[in-house]
Amino acid sequence: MKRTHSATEMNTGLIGQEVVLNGWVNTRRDHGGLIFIDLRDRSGLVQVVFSPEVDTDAFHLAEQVRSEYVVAVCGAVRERPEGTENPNLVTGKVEVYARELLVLNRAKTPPFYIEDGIEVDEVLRLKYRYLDLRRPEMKHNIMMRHRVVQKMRSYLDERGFLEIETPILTNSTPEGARDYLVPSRIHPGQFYALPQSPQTFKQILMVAGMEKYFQIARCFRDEDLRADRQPEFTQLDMEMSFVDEEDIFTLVEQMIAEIFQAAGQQEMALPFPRLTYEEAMAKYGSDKPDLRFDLPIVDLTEVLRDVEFKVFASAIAAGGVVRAINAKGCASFTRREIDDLGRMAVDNGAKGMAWIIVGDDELRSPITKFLTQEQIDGLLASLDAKPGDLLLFGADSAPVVARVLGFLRLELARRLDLVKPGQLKFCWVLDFPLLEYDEEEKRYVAVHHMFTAPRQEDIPLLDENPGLVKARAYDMVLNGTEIGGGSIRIYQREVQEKMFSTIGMSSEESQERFGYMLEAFDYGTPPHGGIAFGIDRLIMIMAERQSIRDVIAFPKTQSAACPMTGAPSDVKAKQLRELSIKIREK
RNA sequence: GGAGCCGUGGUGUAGCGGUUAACAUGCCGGCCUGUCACGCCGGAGAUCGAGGGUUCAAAUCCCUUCGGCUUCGCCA
Repeated sequence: MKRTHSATEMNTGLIGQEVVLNGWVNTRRDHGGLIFIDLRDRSGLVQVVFSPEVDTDAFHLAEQVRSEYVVAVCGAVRERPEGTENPNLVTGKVEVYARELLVLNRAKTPPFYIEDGIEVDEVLRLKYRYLDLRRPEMKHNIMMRHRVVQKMRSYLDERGFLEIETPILTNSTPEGARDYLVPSRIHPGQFYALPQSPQTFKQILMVAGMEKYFQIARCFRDEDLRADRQPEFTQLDMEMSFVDEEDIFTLVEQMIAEIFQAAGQQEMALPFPRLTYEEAMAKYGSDKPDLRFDLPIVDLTEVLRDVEFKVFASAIAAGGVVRAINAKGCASFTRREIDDLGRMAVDNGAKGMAWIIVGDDELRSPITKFLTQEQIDGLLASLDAKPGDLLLFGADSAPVVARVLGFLRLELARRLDLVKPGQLKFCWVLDFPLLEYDEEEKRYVAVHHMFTAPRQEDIPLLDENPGLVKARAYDMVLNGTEIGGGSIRIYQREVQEKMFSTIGMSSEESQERFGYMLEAFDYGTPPHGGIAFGIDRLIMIMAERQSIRDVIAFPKTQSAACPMTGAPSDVKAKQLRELSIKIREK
């Protein structure tokens, strides 16, 4: 009873033909004298009919069959009788009249329904992930993921990229996320680290003359989990020699377009719009702006330069900014709703939130009495305020205002339901600062990473004012999620050493950690750069899911555990001894 | 490390000081030859995440704890 077809191959073209199907019993409908079984395989469903008029043995066996039994069915494909077609099934015009039934395996009743849209405790789904993955929507996600990865491989292969694997057992890196460590048995007391990314290896591959590299790379970061963060995740990692930013943008925009097309989405307009980091922060309050809706943040610092209102005046005097969002048509918000937004603003670091309701012929606001008519006219004009609008203000340092208004912008979009399903809004964010000052560590730290090249003209600034140096880094943002990021790299030893020292790394330490890399740079290193895409996040958006767990076959819970295997778990004392590891009492 | 929400038959929910712990679905049995969320009849199934406390009485109130999800910190 080897299968001859998959379920969804059943169509009117096969009418009259004998077929053998293998699969699972999705549902059984027993009418006493006639039994219907929806047979499911990876492709989908087809209805199988058991009638005593066709075969009594098969019919009686079908009475015994239950959900999720694995069966083989042999029978003829027939057109369904007039009026019994099912338009909800691709195979709804036909059915298979079973002549023979073989139960390949029985099955216990599953703990949840094998169907879409179930609302079950996710732990249960993860514990029985093999059942969860039988559900069409999960199967769809996994299959889409496969198609996307295959497309990435073929696209890059066609353009001369080499797929090269890099070590999983490697060195711990300073900076960045917490490492997952692996104890060395052979070197007691020493540890490997799992890679947070293949960064240094891919650069070394450029020194090695590979010119174009990619890898579907697993990355590991031991940090707290979120809906879009898992301790291990997958990146499409790429690196190229002799390229600049434009080469990379062109290459990956085209790739993204083809990937989305392969997944059945609409064609997209290329090239993607570009924003500088500063623009993104000022206008959208985020370095990963969601461009599916407008709601821009408008700067009013100049309009209100001489304002008397103390809250605004002191913010401006301290070198800060006053900015606002026009919540179009939100004048009808209740006082309670506005206070609610104000509370959220405070939660995000604001000292308060001023507002103006634009009425038909008057303004309602606790602050207008502190403003001159000229200032009011100015801000209304800047915000394009019309009767029915609600204006929300932030006044503080630029970063605080960006954070607060950026949050309010997203919250307003949620409340106003501005995001329509299926929209895809890409953009590049460019000109990130290379370094930022870390108050805790009392030193500069790399915004991207320490191998990112500064803009050539900014190199002198590394000494004078490191905070002003711009990086040759870029992020690709889709619908408010960072899906990829990369940079042109440092490829000269002196610049790299300068970078190390600027972030406070002693030459001893940089020699110890990255001596091999500095040495490699001495042996003819081409200029190079690259980018990496978060495949899980990308697929999550493509599949319109709220969590990357839904596009990973075997994800972890928020406490980084696997309910199916029970990982992580205790190990035998012998294993610990071999590793020279002793578990400390709490 | 912090905050919020959740935990009641297999599953999803209701009940929120005294109930034979309810409903739906699933499951089991019976009937049924055109269903596809098949239908009809009957039945089994939970001591309410765990531990402690308050009370004459706790699923219900309090404390602790475990687990899950969301989120801040964190994630170059």
